[in-house]
Order: sequence, then C-alpha cells, then structure tokens
Amino acid sequence: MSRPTKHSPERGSARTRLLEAARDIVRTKGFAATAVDDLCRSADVTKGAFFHQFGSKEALGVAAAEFWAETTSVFFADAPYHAPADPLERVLAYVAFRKAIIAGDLAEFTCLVGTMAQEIYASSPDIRDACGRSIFGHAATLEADIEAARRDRGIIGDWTAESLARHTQTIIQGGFVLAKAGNDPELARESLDHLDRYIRHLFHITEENAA
Amino acid sequence: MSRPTKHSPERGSARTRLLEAARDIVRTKGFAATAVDDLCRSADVTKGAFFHQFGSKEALGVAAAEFWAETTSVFFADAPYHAPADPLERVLAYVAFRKAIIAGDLAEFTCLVGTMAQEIYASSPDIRDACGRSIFGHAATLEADIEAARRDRGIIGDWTAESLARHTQTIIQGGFVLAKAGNDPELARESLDHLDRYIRHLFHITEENAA
DNA sequence: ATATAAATACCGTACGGTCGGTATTTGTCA
DNA sequence: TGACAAATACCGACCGTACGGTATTTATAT
Repeated sequence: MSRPTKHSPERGSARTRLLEAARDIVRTKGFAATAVDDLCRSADVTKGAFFHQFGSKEALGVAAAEFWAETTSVFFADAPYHAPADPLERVLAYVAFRKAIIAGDLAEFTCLVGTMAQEIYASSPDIRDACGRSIFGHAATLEADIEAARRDRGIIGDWTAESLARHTQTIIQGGFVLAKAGNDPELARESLDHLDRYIRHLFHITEENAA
Repeated sequence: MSRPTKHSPERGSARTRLLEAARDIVRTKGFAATAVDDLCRSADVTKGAFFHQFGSKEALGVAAAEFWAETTSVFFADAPYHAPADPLERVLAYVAFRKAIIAGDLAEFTCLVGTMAQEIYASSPDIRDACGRSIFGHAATLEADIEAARRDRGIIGDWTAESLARHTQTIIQGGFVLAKAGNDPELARESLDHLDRYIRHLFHITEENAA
C-alpha cells in the first residue's frame, strides 16, 4: 500500500486516508491535541505527502470538516427515516434514527464538526465556518419536512421550521456534550426522547389521536 | 511586581489568578491550545509558581473545572430566578435567566466545563469527571423545583425531574455549540425559547390558563 | 528554624513546517 | 504507437521553536 498504482484510484488515496484519520483521531483527542505526525502515522503516509495535500494543519481542518459534511450528507440521504409518506412521521423517524445510531464508543457516534467548532471557533474562522456549513446544512435538510408537516396539520405557533430544525441540532450537539461529560451515551439518547415529546406536543399528537 | 511584598497582596493569590486566567483563555482557545506559558503571562506569575501550585497542566485543568463549579454555583445561587413563590415559575425564570445572560462575546458566556469535557473526555478522565460534576451538580439544583412543580400540578408523564433538569443542560450546551459554529449568540437564545415552550407544554400552560 | 511560595535558568522533546529530490501519471506530437 | 516533457504525488531528512516540566535558589510567614 506504499505507492498507489494509479494516479487517482478513487479520489486520491493518501488524501482520503488522511481525512479518515483526522475524522477518527480528532473526534477522540480534539484538533489541537492531534499532531500532524499522528495523522501521518495513522494514515500510513509521510509528512511530505501531508503537506503536499494540505498546505497546513489548518487547511486539513477545513478539509476534514468538508469531508464530514459530504460523507454525513450521503449517510443521512440514504437513511431509512425518509420512508414514511407523512412528513411529520419522517421528522419523528429522523429523531428515532438519531437515537438509534447512538451506540458504541463515544468517538464513534459523536460529531466531528461540533467538537471542532467548540474548540477552534475563535482561533480559526475558516475551520469554524466549514463546521458551521456542515451543521446548518444538515439542519436545512429537515426544514422541508417540518414545514410540510406544519402546513398539513394547520399548526400555527410562534416558531419556524428553520428554528425547529436548528433546535434538533442543538439537542443532538448538547447531548453529545453531556454524554462525554458523564461518560454515558444514554445521556444523549435521553434528550432525544424529550425532543420527540416536544415535537409531538407542537403537532398536538396525543395518545388518543396518534396513528 | 516582580516579587510580591506580601504573601497575599490583594489582587488574589497566584493560584486564583491562574485559575481565572485558565477560565478565560481555555474558553477562547481550548485546553490543549492553551500553553502553561500563556497562563503564566496572563496571570503575571512565573512558571515556578505555576508548577508549585499545580503539579501539572492536567492538575490545573481539574482545578479550573472545580473553580468553575464553585464560582458558578455561587453565581446561580445568588441569581434572581429563585424569587417566585411558585416552583414552576422559578423553573421558567431559570430558563429566562439563562437566556438573559447570553450577551457579549462568545467566550464570556459559554461554558468552560462543557468546552473542556468535549475536548478531553477521552484523554483525561480526571478533568472529564470534574467537568461532569460541575454540569450534573448544577443540573441537580433544578430538580427540586421541577419535582415540586410536577407534584403541585399533578402532572403525570413518562419523564422525571432529574431527566428534565439534565435536558435543560443539554439545550444550553448544545446552544453554545451552535452559537460558536454559527458565530451568533442568538442561536443559543433561540433554543432556550424552544425549551421554555416545551416546559410550558409539559405543565399544560396555555394562553388561557397562564397567570 | 522550618515550611511554604515564588523566581529563574534550564532541559529534552515533540511540534508544525520546509526542502531537495524521486517516482508516477498525463498530455502532446510525430 | 512511442518518445518525452510537464505536471502531479510522494518521500524523508532536517529546522527552529515552543512546549511541559525540573532544579536550584531566594523570599516570606509563623
């Protein structure tokens, strides 16, 4: 594996391996504590290759956030929560899906861009903005279903689909923080139960009129 | 100021000044990116004093989390949201208070222990646990009012006061993450509005039966 | 006198980044 | 098609510095 036989086998093998290494290591140790040498070792790539692909450690941070945005958006686009015909059902299925994928080690299910944003928001505006695009871009994918559900059911409240979509991300990100602080993934799942209950409240779903 | 003429001059001991410096600098740069020299410079203290007070940088991290727990618990104990006679009013006043204190620069209102926990949860169990004690200790201060409100109003739901108290912290912490990622404090306030609405829903507060 | 607090010079190393060079791929034109 | 130059990908030794931490000395309080 020392030398790729083709120029671009898929999308640049050293580059991709470095981005995957960044995803995994930064999620466990944080961005600042992750050394370029750590990434090179994990990706089985030399330092020369690193600085050939990314001009600086900060550039890698930006690329890692963009890589995260791309891979997660494919992951969520392919996820089963889009199946229900009713938009509100899809929204609730999203919440259930987010709860279901909280499993295993903390570093496996927590959010790279949330972690990075929290750490470097003041030091590196470029990384911060790339993280922001990932988070708010994902939130935006929920808006259409929320808005459709709202229209379908004639809900009038002093909140917007955009705001509720962002709120789901607040709860997901906050859940990760509590799960880390308490070293217990259940803390993140617990808040998603509250979110589920909140959404049902907003849409006047009670035991009686539930499907 | 090279050598303090008195043991504890007035400006606070070297230890306290270092803890205050840690609070401010770690909140902006994160723990790993904060150098011991940064702290010494900011606290106007030499490195010898630093390592006399704290055996290691990690020990300072633990002490900073404990310092945060102490100062915030005093701050919240003295805050005006305890005034209302009705426990539910106190809970809602707490949420309003959390919203009100989100002002100024991000580093001024965001949470030291949430930031540190997110960053070092895997690298330093000692700091992580100190952060956890701060967050969950604060959450616990809300439990009594939530439980009293629940009993007062005869609310029966599939949630506990403990869980709702933690959920408030999830939303606060998640709000900080989004505010940082979007570089906009309003994002944190926005989710507190949803929390307020959720709590009113849980306690069946509508426009009609509101005080 | 003793213990505590703090100053300062210093240490080894691990960090981000550079640089000169080599291998591989690709475009181009007989 | 083959030759060949240009561009791209990669290698690994090296550099200056900033890092966490130590050792020794000096000041202060009781």
